[in-house]
Amino acid sequence: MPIRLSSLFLRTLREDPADAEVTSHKLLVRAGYIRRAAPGVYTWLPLGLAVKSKIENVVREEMNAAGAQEVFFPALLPREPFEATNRWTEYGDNLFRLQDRKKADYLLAPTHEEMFTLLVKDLYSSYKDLPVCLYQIQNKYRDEARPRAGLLRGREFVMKDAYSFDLTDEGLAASYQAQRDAYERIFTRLGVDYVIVKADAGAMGGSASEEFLSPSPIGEDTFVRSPGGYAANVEAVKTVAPAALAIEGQPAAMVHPSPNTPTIATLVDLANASVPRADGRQWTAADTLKNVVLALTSPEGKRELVIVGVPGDREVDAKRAEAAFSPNEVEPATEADFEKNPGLVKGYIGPVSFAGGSPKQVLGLEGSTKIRYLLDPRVVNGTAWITGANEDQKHVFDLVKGRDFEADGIADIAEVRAGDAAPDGSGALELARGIEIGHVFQLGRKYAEALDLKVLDDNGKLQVVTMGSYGIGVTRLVAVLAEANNDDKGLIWPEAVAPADVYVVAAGKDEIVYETAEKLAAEFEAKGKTVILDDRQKVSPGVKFGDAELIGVPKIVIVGRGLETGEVDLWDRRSGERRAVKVENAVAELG
RNA sequence: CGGGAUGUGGCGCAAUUUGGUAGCGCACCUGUUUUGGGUACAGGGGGUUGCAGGUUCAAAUCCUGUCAUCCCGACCA
Repeated sequence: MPIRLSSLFLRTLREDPADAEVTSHKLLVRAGYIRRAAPGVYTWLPLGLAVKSKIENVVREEMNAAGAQEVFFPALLPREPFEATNRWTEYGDNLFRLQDRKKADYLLAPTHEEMFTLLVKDLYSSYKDLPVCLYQIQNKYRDEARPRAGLLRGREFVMKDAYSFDLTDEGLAASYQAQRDAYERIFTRLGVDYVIVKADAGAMGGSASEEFLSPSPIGEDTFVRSPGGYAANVEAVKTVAPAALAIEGQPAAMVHPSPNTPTIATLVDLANASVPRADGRQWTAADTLKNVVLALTSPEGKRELVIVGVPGDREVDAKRAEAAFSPNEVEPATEADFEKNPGLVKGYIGPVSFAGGSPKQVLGLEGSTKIRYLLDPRVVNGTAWITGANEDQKHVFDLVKGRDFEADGIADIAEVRAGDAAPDGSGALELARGIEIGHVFQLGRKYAEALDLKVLDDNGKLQVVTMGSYGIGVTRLVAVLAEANNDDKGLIWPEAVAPADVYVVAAGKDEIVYETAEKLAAEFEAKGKTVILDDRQKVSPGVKFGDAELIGVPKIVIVGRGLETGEVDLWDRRSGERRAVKVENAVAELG
């Protein structure tokens, strides 16, 4: 039976909802696909459910084809498994927690690694059972600090999460590749534009991780890509270090007074005005070395300062810093931190002090402050810098790395900029925004160890299983597809996810119009097509056309005045093109 | 958590500055009309103005508190 608009539970809206900002959110609400139930929580109406189901089925088919088996866990979970992996605590405020009548702790699952691991442990105990890959399509719950953009970032959302279990690292790599391949097929079938970027493994541990991002200006993730095909999350970009320079022949380090230089720009101006370079060119911000004091807080709550020297023309990127110092929390040092470390002269911090005649290393575990000192990868041996002299209103010029100062290591946390070189030599990077729609991850043995998932190998010895986890944001894909496929009239779904294959509009008041539309709908269905039929009798054609465009089924058939010559119009929603065909040919013509 | 904005029938908004007992459009109901681009006309139902206090003869409007939502940032396998 076709979906009849005369009885479909649907009310389209002429105006944008006031609480919606992004296009996909506005259109999905206006066209009657979803309704807001609570912040970041949405009700699915019949049309929305149809689209969501289509996506789920594509995902399901490709998962099954890749050899994964579907299961279904509860969303309501007990506390214990999450206690074993410490995530009851680690997840913090993002976890929805609740208690039963006996005051026992429960949670609404934000993800299911623990449960899958325990399930395999529950049933399997031999290497002969492996590899195995399980998945589910299920609601997830995360109490986001700020849900936004409708379905794009909800507090309840549907995710396909899959988990692979292997005995060996090679097995894991194969399982990972199989899932990655399946993802490419899924997104291609759905008609989603995507790029695969290297991701930082972060707190999840493990060795390999890639994200599937759908490029979009409203995306929350920044990534970089090069003409040669390199793509990575900003967090994962490795800076290309230049070759070391010769130390011999460099000018000697000299301390100069530098009053009234609160910013890098004022410092550069002063340098050009008072200290000409030996090679004749002008000083630039890239010649300065900015020493940024950061405070790291470990998961146990221990606070430690670290100083990172970065070229003065770049800021520290907070996300890269978080990734580099994970699992520590990173924040700029506070006034209190400076008070506790009088050796740091704010605004004039540098690796070396010249006070008292002979130069003396200040920063670093070997320096007088004993504060760990790390350098940007660009600060290689032989490079010369203007940097703080550890005295008020004094900077030192031509301080050469490898000659005048050393550091404890490298910290690659400076911002990545458009034009920077790709790590693999594939050209200059450009920055772009994307929406994360999938993530594949070699977890390794972290969860298996925490939850004691072991199997006997062929020598009868217990081995810890190695795991991968693979996620696709199903409901987020609905929003991504809506965001990428619309015009000022409404949605334009790709065929694979449209709520129906064909949308038949009965435009007219004569009985023959409705009879013919019904007949056509039946013929489409006999061919295996799903049909939405606008059979509303007292609604004017303009309203029907408007709703057809808003709802966005790509193939529309108009049954109306053309009947006088035995014709109906085939209307391509995407191109806007209409073409008259004989009624009896309509089904065949639409393919 | 920091910054900003907003809470008035189902939806979008006005009335708040200058207190006088709530209005418009859409949607909904009835009738007539219209049927290839959101027809026209007439009639109608629906709101303790987020909540709680306070000021006042009188509060959507002024004061205090509180809650909620949205946006930006922080945060976020």
